Amino acid sequence: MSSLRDVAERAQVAVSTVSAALNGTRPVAAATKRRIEQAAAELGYRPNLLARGLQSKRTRILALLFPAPRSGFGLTEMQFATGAAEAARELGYHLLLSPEHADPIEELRHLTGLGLVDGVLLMEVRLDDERTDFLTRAGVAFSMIGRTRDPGPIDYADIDFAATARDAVAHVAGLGHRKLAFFNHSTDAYAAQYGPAIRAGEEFARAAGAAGIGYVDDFRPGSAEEGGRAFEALMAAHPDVTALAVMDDHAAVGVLAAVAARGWRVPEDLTLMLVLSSSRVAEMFHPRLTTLEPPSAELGRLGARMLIDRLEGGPPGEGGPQGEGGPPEGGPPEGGPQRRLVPCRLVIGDSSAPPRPYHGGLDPEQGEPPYGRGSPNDLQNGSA
Amino acid sequence: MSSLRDVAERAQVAVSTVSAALNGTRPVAAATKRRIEQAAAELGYRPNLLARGLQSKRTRILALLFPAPRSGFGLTEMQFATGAAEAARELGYHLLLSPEHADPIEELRHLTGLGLVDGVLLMEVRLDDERTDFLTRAGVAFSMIGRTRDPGPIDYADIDFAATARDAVAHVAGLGHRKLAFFNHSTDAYAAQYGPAIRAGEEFARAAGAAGIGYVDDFRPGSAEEGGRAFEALMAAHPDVTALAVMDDHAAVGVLAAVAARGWRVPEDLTLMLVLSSSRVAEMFHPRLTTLEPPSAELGRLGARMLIDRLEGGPPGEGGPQGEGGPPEGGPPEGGPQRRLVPCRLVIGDSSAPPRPYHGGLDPEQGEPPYGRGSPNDLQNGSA
DNA sequence: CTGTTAGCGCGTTCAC
DNA sequence: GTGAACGCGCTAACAG
Repeated sequence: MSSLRDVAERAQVAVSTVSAALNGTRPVAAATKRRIEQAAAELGYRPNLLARGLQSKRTRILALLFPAPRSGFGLTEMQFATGAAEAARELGYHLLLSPEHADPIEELRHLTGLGLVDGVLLMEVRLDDERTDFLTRAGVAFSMIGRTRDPGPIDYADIDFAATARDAVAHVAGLGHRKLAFFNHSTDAYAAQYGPAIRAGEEFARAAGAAGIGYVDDFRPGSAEEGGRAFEALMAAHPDVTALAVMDDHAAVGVLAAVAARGWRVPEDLTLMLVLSSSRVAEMFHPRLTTLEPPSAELGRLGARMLIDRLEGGPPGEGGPQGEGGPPEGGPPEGGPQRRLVPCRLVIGDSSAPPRPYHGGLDPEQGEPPYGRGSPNDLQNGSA
Repeated sequence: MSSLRDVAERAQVAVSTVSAALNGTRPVAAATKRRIEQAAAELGYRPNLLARGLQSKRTRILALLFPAPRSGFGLTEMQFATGAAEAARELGYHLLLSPEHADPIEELRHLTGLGLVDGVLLMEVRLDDERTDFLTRAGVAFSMIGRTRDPGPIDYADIDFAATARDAVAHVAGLGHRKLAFFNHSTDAYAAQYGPAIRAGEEFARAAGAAGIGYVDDFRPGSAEEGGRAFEALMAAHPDVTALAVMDDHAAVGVLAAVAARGWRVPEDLTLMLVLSSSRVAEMFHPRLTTLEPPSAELGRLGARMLIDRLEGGPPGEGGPQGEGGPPEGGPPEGGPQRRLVPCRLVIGDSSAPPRPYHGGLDPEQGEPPYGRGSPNDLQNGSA
């Protein structure tokens, strides 16, 4: 690879002049500049990022901390990565994919100590996330995809759960449903700290309340089997529920099976929708399920962009508070943290329809329930 | 961040001694070494990767070229990335996620010119892939996940399609099926050059022939609708087919619907299996589909490992043949390219069963076909 | 406007 | 065994 010096020799100037000409660091005579640019082009010169980074203390490399794929891991997580990588590239940065495993903190200490990355992008952020403490303490720039319970001054991009829940409720209410059930993720060790599960649960309840429709969220099936059982239990306890929103893909499989088992059909007897599942997943179902598709790639892009903004905005203090332990005082540079909330996209499938007219004492074995009267008129799409 | 010099001062030695002690480059007195190590630990010293890279010409950073998510993109591709990243980490390397977009070659030229990466990992390799030419010509070390038509001296890790097809055929033949159909990916611009589609197609035909069972592969549905139509066409032309292997997830959805539409059931009336789909996807179906799950993470790991092996093996000639155009003469360092083929894992779901005893003139509307006689005896698992 | 010099943090010659 | 000096490729300070 040709270096700056090669270009300098070829253009008959000093190295520093080449550097200046190429970076616009200081004025260079037009003629000289032209010669330099031509020489650089002829040699196919590319600045060496390492040398530049060593000097400038800025590598233009970001690290995305990538958790070990747990169950329920899918397209969404991948799209964080691709979105972030693309945004980074567009802004002249690179994205390092750093797998997390046993000890995230040790991992982080190692990674940030290498001087290789300018900032870190966190995903799968838990409500209480030790990684954020470490990073702020270490004075490392970072942003989050998702957010902790109290993000404080940290930049983040997350799903707008309130808007998402409103859209979902508006959708089913617009179809005429009067009572909605919500199956959240299973309450295992992880989900207990998993932001989306918590926030979606809260916001669905709130949205249903605001819309004045009935609401049930007593079930948390984490598998197909549990999904089926939960649906049966739901019908037993709340036979007037006609619409169901499900967080867990596999649970939805069980629901569909249970619906079929009692001779019912979707959407005639039940409006079923996925929450936070990509439309690619929703299409795997039969019928194609309505879903609230998370804006994963967009969140990845935003996360990267926010981080870069911060990096460019003001070089973070060298080192930052080490072990002092005090919470960072005085807001972040240039007017407060960036907080971006983006709603899911409602993708209407073939599993949404008006509720059947009557349900009360109908014998399930009677088979074919009557078709709804109203034609499935234009479906409302909330705050898109 | 503390540097080598800080450690040197603290340990009362020269920088070069510290370097030597930490890297084992040359003998250092035990006592001195101990002092140095302690000083380093106390300061939390981490070698600066950029400085080291600048000096040693080796960054220990690999780039994974990540194609723009096309349709049909999923878990598999993500697992290449996570697998590669993990393997890299274990071996002391880092993985850069480099999104590809319009002009892959220009992208590559840029990336490799920066001096940031030691080698490149290619995925989604096409039968004729211009990227390989560029890389060999540019003298950049690389390996492939997947492979070109003629890989030549290039290291690669790919699916063992022959073994995979044998396993699939053995599975259905073991159940008693006598005629198998295979639905390949749709023949669009991409798939036409898409290795897995081609190779799977070839090997299934070969395996069926070797096993002496009937075989049909005239259909290439790329969507649910096409899948349904293809299934109907298949049944019309080959009513004696009792087992079906499908490459495209969405097509399988259509098949399932078509099966249900004619009052048939899986697996009683049709054994259905997915080919090259993760079990997570197979579980989304009802019934849970049997699948040949691609060893994606493993391929990612292997790809990274091979690349690193090559990097460590022998430092590639500086620059390599530039524009000379001649094919590289004399095999690669240390005995031939590495070629790793790993078979898919057969994950048996609820869609596999013996064929129904008779099929010929049976009226589909007759409903419930008789159950197969033989119990689904132990399923064969070919060359696992 | 341009050239010279210094130094980023490290590994690697060399003398000692 | 150890230390001092040089250079990787680049940017930044100063001189001219």
